[in-house]
This record gives sequence, C-alpha cells and structure tokens, in this order.
Amino acid sequence: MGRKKLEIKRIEDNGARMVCFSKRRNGLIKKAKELSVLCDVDVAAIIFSNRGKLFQYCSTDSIEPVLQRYKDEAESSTRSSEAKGQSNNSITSEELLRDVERELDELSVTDLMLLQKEIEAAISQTRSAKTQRMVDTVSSLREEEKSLAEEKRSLEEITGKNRNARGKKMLVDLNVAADDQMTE
Amino acid sequence: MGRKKLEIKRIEDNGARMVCFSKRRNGLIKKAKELSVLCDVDVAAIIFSNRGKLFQYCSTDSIEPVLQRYKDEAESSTRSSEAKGQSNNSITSEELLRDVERELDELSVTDLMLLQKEIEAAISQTRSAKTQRMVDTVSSLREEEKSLAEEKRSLEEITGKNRNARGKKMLVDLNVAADDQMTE
DNA sequence: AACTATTTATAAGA
DNA sequence: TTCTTATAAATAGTT
Repeated sequence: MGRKKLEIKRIEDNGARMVCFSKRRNGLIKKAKELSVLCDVDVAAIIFSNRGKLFQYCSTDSIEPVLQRYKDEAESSTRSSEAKGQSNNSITSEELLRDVERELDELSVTDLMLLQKEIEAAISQTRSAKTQRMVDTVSSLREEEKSLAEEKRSLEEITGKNRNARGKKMLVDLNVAADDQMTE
Repeated sequence: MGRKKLEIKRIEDNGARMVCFSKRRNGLIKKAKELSVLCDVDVAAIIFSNRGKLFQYCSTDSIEPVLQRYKDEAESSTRSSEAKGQSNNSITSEELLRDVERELDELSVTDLMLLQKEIEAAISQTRSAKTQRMVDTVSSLREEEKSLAEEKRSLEEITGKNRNARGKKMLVDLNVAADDQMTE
C-alpha cells in the first residue's frame, strides 16, 4: 500500500524505519480497536519500540483480565526462551540527536493527542458497550446455570427411583445445596 | 475497505460478524508480524473470541518476555505517578483531561514525558467499581457453571449405572458430588 | 506533516 | 466455507 511494493524485512534506513513504525503502529492499534468493536471480542496489542517505549491497546478497561485469561489458556504450552536480542544500531551522533528530537516531538504532538482520544473513547464507549457486554455475559451465564440445575434435578429424580434410604437423604442434601445456589 | 463503507460498531448479524472476525483477526496478526519485522520491534497481539478461544501473535518465541516487559513498564508508570503524589485510584479521567488541556501549552518536553506516563497509568486504572464487580460476578458464575456441569456429568454416569445395579459405586459418586457441593 | 499513487485489506456476492 | 471482485483503507515515497 504505497508508491512501491515493500518487501517485508527490516528497514535498514533509520529515519524510514521510524516513520514506518509510527504509521504502522497507529495502523495496528486502529485495526485492533475496529476488530474489538465490530466483532465484539477482547483484544490486546502490546508494542515495544526498539528504544524500549511501550505502546498498547486493550479493549477492556484494564489489560490485566486479558493477560490473566491468556495465562490461564496458555498454561499447557509452557516454553521458556530468551527475549529477542537487541539489533545492532550503529548510528552516528548526529543521527541519534535527530532521532531523539523527532521522538520527543512526536511524543508531544502525536502521542498525547492519541492518548487523549483514547481516554475520551474509553469513557464514552467502554462504560456503555463493555458494560453492556458484561451484562449480556452475566445473563447468558445465569441462563446456562438455570438449565444445568434443571437437568441436574431431573437426573436426580431418575437416580432416586432406585435408591435406598441413605441415598434419599443424600439427595435431599443435594437439592438443598442446589437451591442455595439458585437464590444467590 | 470493501464493497461498502462499514461503520465501526458491533455487527449484529451473527454470521456476518463471524466472517468479519475471521478475516480481520488474520489481518491484524499479519499487520502485527509486518510491523515487527519491518521496524524490528517486539509486538504481541492477544485476541479472545466470544466463545473464549484464544488467538495470539508474538514476535518473540514466547509471549512471556513481552508480557513481563509490559508489567515492568506498568509498575514504573505507577511508581512515577506515586512519586508525584498522585493518588492511585481517585484521579478521574475527566480531571486528567482537564489537566492535560490546561497545561499542554506550558509544559516542557520532560514534563510532557512524565505526563504521558501518568496518562498511561490512568488509562490502566480507569476501572470503575461497578465494572470490577461485574468481572467478579462473571468469574464466580463461570465457576458455578463449571461445577454444575461436572455434577451433571457424574449424575449422568450414575444414571447409566443404575441399570447395572451398581449401587455401591453409585453411592460413592453421590457422596463425592455432595461433598463438592457443600465445600463451595 | 501533508499529499497521493499504489498496494493491501476486506465487505458483499457467488 | 472459500473464492472473487469492487471498493475502502493503509501507507511508501515524495514535497
């Protein structure tokens, strides 16, 4: 998507790489947001510039639940490996100075505006859309709970037909426990 | 980018939403890869479908180093807020926004960097008590659902075994189920 | 920091 | 679902 087709490999020119980073970083975060909103799913994106600066997007109010969920999910495949090594950036002091100036400039203009927009969006949308989604999740889970409890009861009835005295007492206990759960 | 311009809001049609999810999920992961390679940076993307299925991309071999780095960064952001005497929980987004607007003109570059970290911290803290309560409700309902489903399974097993007159085994199963129930 | 020629992503249709 | 295609969107190189 540009004047020339770009091969997907590390951009060696420092300036060009930084410009590309800025553009595509914003692009990725925009895409992540769109995916989250359009498809009503949780998305988190974490980006570290090679100078160690953190950029992130998360569809939930806090990124923690998503990371926690990730951990729960990924527990089975636990592979340990080292972080990618720092690439050799042999740049001159003039280049470094220019890079720093550019980064600081970018920080005040682009990033703060972006963050401001994120906050505004988070306030207006997160509170309504995300809360609504959670309300939906709660009610669907309650439905599920109810139908499972009902199935359980009818299974107990079937089981109870062939039961001795001790068994019947246990069934009563089970029903009490189930009722307790329903009324919480 | 399609036959029609698509408004960025939840797609209500179920099929269309799933198709869109599949396409855009792949698109997002492709973009994340490209960003990582072209700009030589670490990128992680985590996506949860509504059914709880996890999709992820990470530029490093394991996502852990990136998450660790995220956590370190988040901690240091929190610390810098605390160092400036900001309350962890009581600052509201509206207040923060007002502060940003008021001070943007007068701030030095260094101040802007500090402010940015504060904003990042604030974003991760924008979690209302109500939302948190719902998060808790969801997890406890999920737990309950799980235990009911398990109980159902074990009751089904018992029901099946009734026909073979395996009374003793049945009683053991029921006791286990009852114990599980009572200890929650 | 804009612009715009192109490439790329993708919404709808088959 | 998978492929196709018209169109929207992203962005590489330029100014």
